[in-house]
This record gives sequence, structure tokens and C-alpha cells, in this order.
Amino acid sequence: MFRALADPTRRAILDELQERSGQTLFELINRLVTRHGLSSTRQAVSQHLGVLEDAGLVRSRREGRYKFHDLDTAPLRAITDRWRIDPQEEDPCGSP
Amino acid sequence: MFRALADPTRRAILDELQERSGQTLFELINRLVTRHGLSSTRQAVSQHLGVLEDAGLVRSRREGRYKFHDLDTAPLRAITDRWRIDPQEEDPCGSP
DNA sequence: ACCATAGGCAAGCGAACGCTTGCATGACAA
DNA sequence: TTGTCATGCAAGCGTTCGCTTGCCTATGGT
Repeated sequence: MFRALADPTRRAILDELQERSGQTLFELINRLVTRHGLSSTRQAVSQHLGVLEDAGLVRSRREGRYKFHDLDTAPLRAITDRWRIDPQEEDPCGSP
Repeated sequence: MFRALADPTRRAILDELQERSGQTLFELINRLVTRHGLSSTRQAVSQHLGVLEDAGLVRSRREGRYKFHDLDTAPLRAITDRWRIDPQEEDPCGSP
């Protein structure tokens, strides 16, 4: 899972899936090009999605000939738990 | 920085520095062996520390012929900020 | 002065990574 | 059925990674 985060294109895929959930492979390719300035081929993105799925960061559901992908940030908690990241000081109790 | 987290030995180093701050290179080597079951040479650990330092995850201070290393988890916030990890539900307001 | 200790620098090597290429599969439309 | 579209599988290739090897610097103890 840490290894899955090590590649910038994979991180861009996570960004893209966060902004717009349930994208197909071709949707992702287009948006990676237009919004992130990346030019990755279908096979490259497909392999990246495989890695992300193995890492548990992306869940996919098949419908007909389409495969939709969704972000799952749950595994990232392993990072914050492991090295005790304090939750961002956001004054959760509303004291002035 | 994501790349720095991709290696299990480097993550063990971060674990070790979290548990005991201000370790030297040789201290780290010994504790990696005894407590994490790893057998890394001095040069390997030294290179790992270099990567971690470049990533901003480890800060070092030189004193005489010793160099002490400290963990800095600040860069890890980039992860939680980027993918909006909600702070762990820990009831920060103390409601029953 | 001498030597051990703590650490640094750099070249080389095998393995893993990311990507391409080519072909195959399954679903839908005409 | 035939063709097209969305996706999958696998081999090959160049690059990067992690590690080793060998030598070097500098600090501190005797």
C-alpha cells in the first residue's frame, strides 16, 4: 500500500477519483490528460489501477462492459495510526 | 516523500525513531536487528536515513563525531490533507 | 602520535518498477 | 452475426531502487 502511493501517476488517479467517484478506465485516462497534464496510455493506467486495487485504495464494480472505480481512503489510516498524527487542530469543541 | 515511505526498512526506521528519539546510526542498526528482525548493514541504513532526511521525515543534528536523528511527522500531514482523512473518532469534546 | 570509532562518498550489480506492444476476451449495437 | 467498444493478460525493455564493496574524512581516547 505504501508502495502504491510511491508513484505520482497513481496519486493523481486517487486525486481524480476523489474529485469524481465511479469513473471508468477511459474516463480516468481523459481526465488525467486534461486536468493533470499527464499522458498515460490505457495499459499504463490499467496497471496502476490494479496496483491501487491490490493496495485496497480503490474498489471497483463491474457493470456490463464497464468497470467503475471508487476511492477508498480507509487504508490510509494505517499511516496516521502508525505515526500518531494528531488530528488537525480545528477547534472541534467550538471554543473561542 | 511518498517514495521514502515505500520501503519497509525505512518505515521500521521511522518506527524506531518514534519509540526512541535522537538515535545515532549505530544505535539504529542495533535496534533494527534486535527489535525488528532486520539485518541491514551500516551503509544501507545510512542511505535510508539520507532518503528519509531528503523527504523531511527525519531531522539530524551533529555533535562531535555523533549524528543524532529525530523523527518529524509533519510531512505526513500532506497525506491526510490531500485525501481528507477524517480525524479518528475519539470523542474530542468529551460527550458521553 | 597512534588507533579505534562514527560516519561519508561513489561505483557496480541484481532485482523490481513502469511502460510499451501485441493479442485475447466479453458486452452491446447494427 | 459481425463489428466495435471497454477491458484483460503477458512478454519484453529501459530505468530506478536497494544493497554491497571499497576507500576516505574526522573526532576522540590512550
